[in-house]
Amino acid sequence: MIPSSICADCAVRDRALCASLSDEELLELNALGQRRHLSRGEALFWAGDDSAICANLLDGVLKIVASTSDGREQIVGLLYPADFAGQLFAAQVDFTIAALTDVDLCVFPRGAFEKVLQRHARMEHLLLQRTLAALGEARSRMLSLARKSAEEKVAGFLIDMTVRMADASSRATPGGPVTFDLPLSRGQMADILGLTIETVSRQMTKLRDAGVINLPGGRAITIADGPALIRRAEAA
Amino acid sequence: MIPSSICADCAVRDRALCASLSDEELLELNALGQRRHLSRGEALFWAGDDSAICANLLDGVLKIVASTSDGREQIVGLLYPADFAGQLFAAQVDFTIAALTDVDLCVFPRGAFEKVLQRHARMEHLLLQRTLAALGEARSRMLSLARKSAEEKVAGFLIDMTVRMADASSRATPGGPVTFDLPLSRGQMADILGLTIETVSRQMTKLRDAGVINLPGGRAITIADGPALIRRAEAA
DNA sequence: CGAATATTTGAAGCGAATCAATGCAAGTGG
DNA sequence: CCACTTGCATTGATTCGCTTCAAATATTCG
Repeated sequence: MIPSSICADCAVRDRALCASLSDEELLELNALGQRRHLSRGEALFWAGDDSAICANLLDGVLKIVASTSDGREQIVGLLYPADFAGQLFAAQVDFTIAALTDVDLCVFPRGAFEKVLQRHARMEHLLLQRTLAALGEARSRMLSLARKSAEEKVAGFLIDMTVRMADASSRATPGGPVTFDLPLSRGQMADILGLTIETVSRQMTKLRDAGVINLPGGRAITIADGPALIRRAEAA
Repeated sequence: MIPSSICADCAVRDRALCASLSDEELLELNALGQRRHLSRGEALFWAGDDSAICANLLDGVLKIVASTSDGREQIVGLLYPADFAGQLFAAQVDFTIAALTDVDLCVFPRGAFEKVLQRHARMEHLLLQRTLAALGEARSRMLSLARKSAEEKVAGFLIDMTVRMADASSRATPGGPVTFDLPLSRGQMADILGLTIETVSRQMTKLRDAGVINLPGGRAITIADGPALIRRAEAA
């Protein structure tokens, strides 16, 4: 076998939408997919572009960005490895998708991908479930954005990141202090939380001064008092 | 034929998810569905409840509500006739659904509905498309909630309502002054826009004083200067 | 009509944004 | 190796928009 088999060594073969397909069924997608790399900051496509492509995220983190005509921006979603990117069944895309880190993708022509979906109900079902999950998350974030204080937002975000990092490195020390590197800059955190860089920074400082977290330097953070962090994420 | 055929006279037969089914296929759902009425203010279910039922909305308006543990609330979605309500593939529901007006529903047991869905790919496909649309709308609202000023939010909301009312009554006078009754109280508008009642009221007054709208009394509103309203919905 | 509910209006306070430096680490080139 | 740039983060001072608290109308409905 010639290495036309890009799926064979795919890091997300059994977690992405492809997981719903057998090896034989996968051949079809294999022929369609194109590996592609984006450097930090590059966009996969811009809001308003024709909806020509979609993709599975293999590695890295993508942001989904909504913006006003005068340039204000809001990150409305993040995509992690095995997540699906793109807007199906639409002529144009409504949101910009760009790389927060260097990213590897498996890109498909949208039309062709939709046809594959049509023929594989199990894959469409999986996509439905993921879309429903994304909708629930979006709605939860609407509550945060609209009703929570800066402190609650930042604390909640740190908890989310802690959970995600714990999942990844599964260094399970429940309750105990955990240290990891935040994958996002203050500016990106602000874009997600609907705040400004300065406010995020001030809240981080406040949490440090309160002994809830430590900030050893760089992007590193230590959760010194998880329960206290949770309390602050839900404070009235 | 005995009137077991509740679908026969269904107002949303060809706009709801059911539109994807033939008359014969519909018999199955017909046997499953139960008509139900909710009075203004009543809940279909509460966040945290077991996800036991789902429903097609026949008439009226439902709100989807997210809330914090200390009682702050945010309306994260509205449902109109022919829309689908409920959380599939989940043990518990994450959001409260309640009636903004008196509503009529066609209620199904969730499990049974999912089985029907499984057997009818076209229906599942339609649900996927609707879910994708809802996700897009949720993300747009995230931008509004997080980044837009009170004036932009209120103006944008009034435009949305104008479009929706125009669709319904199709009294197409593009650009010309349009009058209709807002179906929502100031409080409900505030819950949707992430503002307080007072701020909504003040913005309405400001728009009236600027000659953009008229407020003849009660819930009535006249859009006196549509273009100006649009400008204010997008102002920097 | 009159009670209850919704809306408008006013005054004061607060939280986050904005404006403005300063600090800090990493890379670049002389 | 050090001066310099560049990008990111922190901190401070101030402003501004929205909320909060408090009445005073309107409106609806029994």
